[in-house]
Amino acid sequence: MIDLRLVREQPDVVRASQRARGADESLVDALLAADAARREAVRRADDLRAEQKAASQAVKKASPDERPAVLERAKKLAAEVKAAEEEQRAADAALRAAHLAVPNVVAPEVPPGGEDDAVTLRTVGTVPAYDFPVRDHLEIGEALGAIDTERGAKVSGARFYFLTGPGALLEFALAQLAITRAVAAGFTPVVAPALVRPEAMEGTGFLGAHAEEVYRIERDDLYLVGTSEVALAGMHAGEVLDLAGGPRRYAGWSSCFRREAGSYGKDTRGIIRVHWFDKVEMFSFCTPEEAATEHARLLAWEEEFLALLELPYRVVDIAAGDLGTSATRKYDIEAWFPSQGAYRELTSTSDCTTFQARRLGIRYRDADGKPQIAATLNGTLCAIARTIACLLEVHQRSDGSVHVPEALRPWLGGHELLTPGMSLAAAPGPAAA
RNA sequence: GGAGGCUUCGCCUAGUCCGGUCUAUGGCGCCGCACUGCUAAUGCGGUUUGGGUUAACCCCCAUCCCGGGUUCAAAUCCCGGAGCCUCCGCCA
Repeated sequence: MIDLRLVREQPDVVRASQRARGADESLVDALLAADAARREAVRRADDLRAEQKAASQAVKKASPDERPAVLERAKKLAAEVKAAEEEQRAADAALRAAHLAVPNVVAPEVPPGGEDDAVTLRTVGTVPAYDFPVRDHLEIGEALGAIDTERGAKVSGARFYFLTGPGALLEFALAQLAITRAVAAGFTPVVAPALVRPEAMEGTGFLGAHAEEVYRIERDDLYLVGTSEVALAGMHAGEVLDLAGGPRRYAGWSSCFRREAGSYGKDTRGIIRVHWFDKVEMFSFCTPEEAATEHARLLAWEEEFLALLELPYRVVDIAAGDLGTSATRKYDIEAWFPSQGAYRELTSTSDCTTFQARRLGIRYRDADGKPQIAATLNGTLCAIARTIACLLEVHQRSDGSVHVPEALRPWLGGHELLTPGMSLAAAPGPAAA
């Protein structure tokens, strides 16, 4: 939810933001109208309640003679209050609906345009040249005994997979490296629930435009999260946080589930787009003043991680029309996939300013001790399945083996290469962890 | 899955049986002032969170886990739900 004061005081800013997103500008005026209507309804109900309270007191003090008349008046007022409260409830609901319909205000620096208008901020690393026909990650993974999508489909359906042998080890190696780096950077590591209640899903904005993407367990009224962001944001819902010492940072590990409705036919091969994967997600709570700086830090930590994996990538500044509902600004990191000859999204970091926190009631105390709405930010540290796919492709060799980045070796038995048919036992020598 | 207990304004707590100055008591913490030849003790005052109104102060409304209901009137009575705790059952 955006700040209603901003809508009242600078509606043009919000209208401009809607234009930039390619969203409906009239929603802003609808919101203003709903806001005014609600305030009117509140005033009426408040005034009536005050009158009724006095009348109710009078009942008690009335002499036996006066009592019937006074009681009659109190009853009449009670009925009026009930009607006024009904109207207020309707006005509240209308305002909420209008409020939820408006996405976060786009930061002024965000590039204009839609999906194809992201601006590349920088390209890092060299795209490797291969003097042999490159294989895609599935072909490599199958040869290594690392990925099995056929049996994944047998057991669970399309877009499911098994990670086996070196693939399973890679999963843990990436998770370990990500969590280790996050802890070194001061994050609190968290293992978060993957099933959440509707309020958490709603509060983080995933039941709006993305509702079709979400798995729901109807029988228990729970949702499977598409990212641990949901649980991490919900973790402090309704709390007043102490942010005097700077941002509060969590690195959450969880499985993530996505229905991938509407992506039929896209990335059907391999494990780039799947219904389930595990992910280490960074999440920050901070003051609104710190948010933009924090966003840059999250991006820096993402870049540092890709550097450790020795993956070439580029950083793109997502255009206004392609921003998520909650984001004021978003950077994606796209890594090179040789089999596709293209950069594909590997991580994403969004600055949600106060948009999520307002809905979830996450606050902090300012210098005057007054509660204020906090800002929230999120960023992928490592989406494991897709990262494995990228690693296998980029680091492939002509003989079907795969180079292991040094940073991952401590968790891969010290091996410098993954080779078809290899033993997974630790490599001999001092390199072994 | 079954039975019982609990949830009060930062923390602890009185109040709930038997509805009405509950405008919610007290302690701790915190803030201010006073006093004292030291930032200790003491005394006095303040201290929930939202919303409405306002230039601001004031004032008004709501808020005793949440949502309904009964009533002129609900922290208090009734129904539903959530969370926590204890016990039984089942279980990785």
